[in-house]
Amino acid sequence: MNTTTLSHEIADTLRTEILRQQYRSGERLPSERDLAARFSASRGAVREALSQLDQLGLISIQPGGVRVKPIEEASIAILGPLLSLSDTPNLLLVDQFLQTFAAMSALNAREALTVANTEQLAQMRAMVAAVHKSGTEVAASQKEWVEFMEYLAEVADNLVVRLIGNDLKAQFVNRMVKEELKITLKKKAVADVVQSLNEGLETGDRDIFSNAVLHYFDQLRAAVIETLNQRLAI
Amino acid sequence: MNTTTLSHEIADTLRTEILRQQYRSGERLPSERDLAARFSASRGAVREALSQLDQLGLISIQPGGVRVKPIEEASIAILGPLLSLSDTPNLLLVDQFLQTFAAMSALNAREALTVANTEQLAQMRAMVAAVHKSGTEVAASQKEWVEFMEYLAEVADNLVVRLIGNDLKAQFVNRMVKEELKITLKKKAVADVVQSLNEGLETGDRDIFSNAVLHYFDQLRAAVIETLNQRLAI
DNA sequence: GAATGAAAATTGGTCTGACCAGATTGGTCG
DNA sequence: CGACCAATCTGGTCAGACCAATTTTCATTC
Repeated sequence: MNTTTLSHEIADTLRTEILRQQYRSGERLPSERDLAARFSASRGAVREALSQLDQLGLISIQPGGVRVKPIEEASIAILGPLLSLSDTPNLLLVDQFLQTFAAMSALNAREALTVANTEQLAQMRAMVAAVHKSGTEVAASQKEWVEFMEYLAEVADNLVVRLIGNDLKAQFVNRMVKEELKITLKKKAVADVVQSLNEGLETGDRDIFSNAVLHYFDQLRAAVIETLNQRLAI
Repeated sequence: MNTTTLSHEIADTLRTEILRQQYRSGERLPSERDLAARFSASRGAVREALSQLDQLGLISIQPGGVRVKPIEEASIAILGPLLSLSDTPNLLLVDQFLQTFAAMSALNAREALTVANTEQLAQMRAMVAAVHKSGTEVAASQKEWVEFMEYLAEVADNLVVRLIGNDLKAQFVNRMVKEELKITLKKKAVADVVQSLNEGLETGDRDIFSNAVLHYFDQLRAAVIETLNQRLAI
């Protein structure tokens, strides 16, 4: 997908303006003819751009004019651009992303433990061991944690969660990579998480297993927020 | 939004064909000129339709042809149409929808209990009482449960979860309303859930509170699946 | 001044035909 | 068989035209 087409540029610009609340919900955008003049483009290119925004749930196109819809009706595909509106990421939104990843991962953990066969359980144990060995530096242990979470997703095999996770992750990582954060988790906390994961695996207790995943994300969230806060204090 | 525009009809048709795997991932769709001939439409209308599908993550448009992308890269906006592919809803997908609603609601419950003020806690107690009084027939108690879950969402105020929930709910309800299901939950199970909700509210224990929400959805899922299975057995 | 209805203007919906840039395919040659 | 080139095909975009639906303006009445 070549994102430099004119229609995409127009759509991106209008999306940013809408997310910046330059237009209120219910208000009309400039007409297609005016937008075409503004962007020195054909009406066709503008219409394609508006089709994209319509699919994002940001606008409602009807004869008489294009109207902006309430943000609550938008697709999750606007969350990455929302996070990218400012030079520094919105702390609350970052936290909400991570909370949602946590909930999705906990659901995968719960379901994976429910359906896993003997071989898959053994694989999970091996991955928890690898995660344990990888330490508390997020950058260094990222690979192992990501692999573990992705294996849970694969075993759980929930398409709804997969689509949500893929979409949110792509948007979040795309934005947060620019921050080059150095995150360190507390050694004891990670050890507790790993212990709970192992306990869940041994006892087959889905609550323990999924709560361990939640606690891992609690630690990650706290560390990310703290690091970003230190950035702001500078 | 007038969904009867030609470009939407074309997009809907192509989306269905893609979801039915008439085209494999990586394969090219017919050319815009061929599609225009097939749909007796202008190339402009076809291009608008393809812009919509591109935004859905279903296709990748580039010079040389439009290619189908792997389903895992698609937006959650394809889940409703996926559920609507057959006369009877796919049981697994229905279960996955409900699992995801459960996870989102549990997250809202957890977070709401964390941030709620005195007045909001009192409102939650009143709503749990209303839910208790409304009985075990899902159709009759739906209003109270929905209001309760929406209040949790409002208190938690997680935009990411809100957008996911709104999108999935619209698609799911739009499809399932056609089934006109009669769902009844077990009286004891509902009473247990309500008791746990109250316990969570009194003790401030977020695990108990959110697990109660999960258990409610467990019951709902089991009942929905059972009812749909009885449909299939006929 | 407010309400109503009709006419005019504006807006989206779609078409046709043209041209350009990039990708694909098929043929030829070593 | 592999490399190269030309022809063809495909998407990207444009301008101008016309029709259907909505909004705005204006005139009339109370």
